[in-house]
Amino acid sequence: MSVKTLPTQEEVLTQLRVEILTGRLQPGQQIVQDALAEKFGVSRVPLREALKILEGEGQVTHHLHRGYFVAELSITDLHEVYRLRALLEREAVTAAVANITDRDLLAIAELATQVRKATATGEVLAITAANREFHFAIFELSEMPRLVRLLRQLWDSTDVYRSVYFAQAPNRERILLEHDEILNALSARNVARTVRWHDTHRDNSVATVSAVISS
Amino acid sequence: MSVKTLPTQEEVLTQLRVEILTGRLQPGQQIVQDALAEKFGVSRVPLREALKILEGEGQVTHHLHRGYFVAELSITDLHEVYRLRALLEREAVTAAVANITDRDLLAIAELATQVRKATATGEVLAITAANREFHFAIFELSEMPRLVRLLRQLWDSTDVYRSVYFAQAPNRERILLEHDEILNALSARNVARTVRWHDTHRDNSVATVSAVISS
DNA sequence: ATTTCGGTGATTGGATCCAATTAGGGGGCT
DNA sequence: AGCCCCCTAATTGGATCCAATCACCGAAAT
Repeated sequence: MSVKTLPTQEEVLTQLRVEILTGRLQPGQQIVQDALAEKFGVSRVPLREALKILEGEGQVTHHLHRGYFVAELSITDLHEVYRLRALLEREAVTAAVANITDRDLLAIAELATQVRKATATGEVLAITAANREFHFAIFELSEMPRLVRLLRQLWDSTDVYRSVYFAQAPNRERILLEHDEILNALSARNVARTVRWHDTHRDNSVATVSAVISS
Repeated sequence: MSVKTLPTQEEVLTQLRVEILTGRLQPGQQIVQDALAEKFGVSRVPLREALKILEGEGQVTHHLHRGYFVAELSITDLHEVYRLRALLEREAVTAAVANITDRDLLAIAELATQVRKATATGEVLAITAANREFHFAIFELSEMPRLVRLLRQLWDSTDVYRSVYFAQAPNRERILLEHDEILNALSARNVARTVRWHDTHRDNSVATVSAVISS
């Protein structure tokens, strides 16, 4: 019976992401390694390695002999991220439509219903997770792993702020409709329409988020 | 007299990059941490953190309990990287032209002559470094730091193979001419022409490199 | 009163040490 | 003879420990 080999390393990383995502570690705040390590029940070594990863993703910044700080996202940063996402996601989606099979369509439809279920519960964290899986299932179809990797980084860097988007009920409703539209466009193998709905999907998101950041 | 505090951490990272770039660590090869750490005269801790960074950049891969391996780049990987570069560099260059000042033009012209000088010496490592500075000076003008970061990652991941490009004398000649053309297009604030020369610059590069990889 | 200097405590960066997992090889069984 | 299993060695992953740096605070001097 496999007791399940647990990669403690990854564990810390995901926990760290949650801390940042939920705002328990707030933007600009210093990350005290000792405290966090104790909180997680691990030593500082795996924590530091996880932080190095997040630094590479731009989620945290590092100052020599001063430590790690949760990155702050300015409004211009946010717009840059979404501009880059627009660029890269168009490419990914275009390639995805070219590759998509009927089986893929079923799988993505299933993920869409997962988002719907999560929305019903109202748990923001579950919604963001499901939403992410839905979109990246599409991106993965591009069969461009590096492109997907870059997109993951961009998504990660704005996760904190995007969660506020899901916190608002009307947005949650609209998302479901937009997902359906995306699914329709995919089924029709219509590149232009798929891209267009992705664009509006993003635009709606960035609008609310930038409003929140400004305040 | 400031003895200058040396960030040992970065030191290891750049050394590692050189090892990979020069092929002393060959693609696919395992990285034995103890050996390298001793070779660098440091402990394994900073080495592991540097490796985590490189992993994030896709320069090395990591297998649990088996360690780090220098990443291998397939021909399809290479084409993906260049496709993404094309996408992102067009964006960067376009923004750069909008922002560029006369002072910037002078600085970039200076960097171009640095490339010329390095080419004269024939030292491949110096050429790649100078070439990189030239191009990223342009990219930086976009004033989109995240975009520049992504481009750095993409450049890093193919550095190993690009150096073979510089090893061939005729390529070195052509590069200088192309740099001049880019400089001209920038001076004229001509977006289309600047983008086009960047494209041909890249296409020439990818052609030779992919030929090398195939063999 | 304000500014500057020095000391002390806290926190990071790096080294050493220990446990856990994997790969490789030799021996035994079928 | 071939295959499988177990045992050992090597290497990684994580914990603990030590040194170096920075921030904070108070005191003294202008």
